[in-house]
Amino acid sequence: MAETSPSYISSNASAQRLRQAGLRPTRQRIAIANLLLGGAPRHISAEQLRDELLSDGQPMALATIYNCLHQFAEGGLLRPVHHVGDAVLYDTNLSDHFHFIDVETGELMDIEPSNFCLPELPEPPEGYEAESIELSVRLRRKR
Amino acid sequence: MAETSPSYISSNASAQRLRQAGLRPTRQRIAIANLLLGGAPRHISAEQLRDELLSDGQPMALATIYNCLHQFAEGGLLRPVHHVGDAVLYDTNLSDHFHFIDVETGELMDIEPSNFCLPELPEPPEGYEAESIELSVRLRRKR
DNA sequence: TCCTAGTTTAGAATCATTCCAATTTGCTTG
DNA sequence: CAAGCAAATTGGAATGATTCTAAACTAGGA
Repeated sequence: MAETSPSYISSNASAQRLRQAGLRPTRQRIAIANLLLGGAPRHISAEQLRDELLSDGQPMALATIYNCLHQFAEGGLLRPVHHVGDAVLYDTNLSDHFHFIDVETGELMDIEPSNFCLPELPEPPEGYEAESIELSVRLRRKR
Repeated sequence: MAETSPSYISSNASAQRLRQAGLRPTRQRIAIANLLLGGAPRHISAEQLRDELLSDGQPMALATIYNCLHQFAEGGLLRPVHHVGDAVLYDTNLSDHFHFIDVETGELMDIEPSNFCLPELPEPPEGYEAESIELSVRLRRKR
């Protein structure tokens, strides 16, 4: 065979995006990229992702999943959302937007950016620079 | 003695505020109220609070501290701040305001409300009501 | 083909928080 | 004032998300 790389490292879109983000396109990272990038916007936790990878025939160590999620976030492929229950969620929607949170279930819902626009924020304190902004409206079911 | 209640349950300010919030003024809750309410605004975690209570000569079970913090928050005496590292912090500043967060240290800094005012938010989804809003600007040290 | 730095892995470890069942206590009533 | 009960407190065990660790693997260049 003239193959010099494993077959799953094709010149496909996922491998490209990984490389652009400065990440070596490994089997695991490609599997995650395929699952999360370019699909419909969603919010996913490490555990959920593990389940999906499993039923996708790509079982993977949780540590790897955490590593990848961090690296994806670092590389701007995903956006971490804190504020929620215990677990951090990762948002595949990279555009500027904020969230409603159901405090009972921890479920996230996007606030449509067309419905809401943040005014200019004050300067960060001396010596700091802003990395990101998180705004969430905590919701409770009416009764 | 004509005392009908333990001496620490005086008609002091802390006991009053607790009662107003619908909380029985127990020794533990009064100790916490004395430490947190009415002083300078601050952000405190359960662990920090335990340490302070300890050096204040009021050692207390961690479970009690968590219970009290929840009840204080429920009663509007403290404001929980999520978004930060792992631990929830409780803010003694009850006025409308938001936070800068040093993502390295988890340290919170108030955004002066005079410097920033939130526009009206969109309606919550059908069947929900807004409970609170949290906005935080995540900061990183410049270099 | 070989080498090496970068990755992945299973499982142990950590840390904040909650749960539990037993004990204690504030308060109301007799 | 004594008794009783619901509400609180307690230490310790349990949970759950996440990180750490040290060993095994692999992508990609020489």
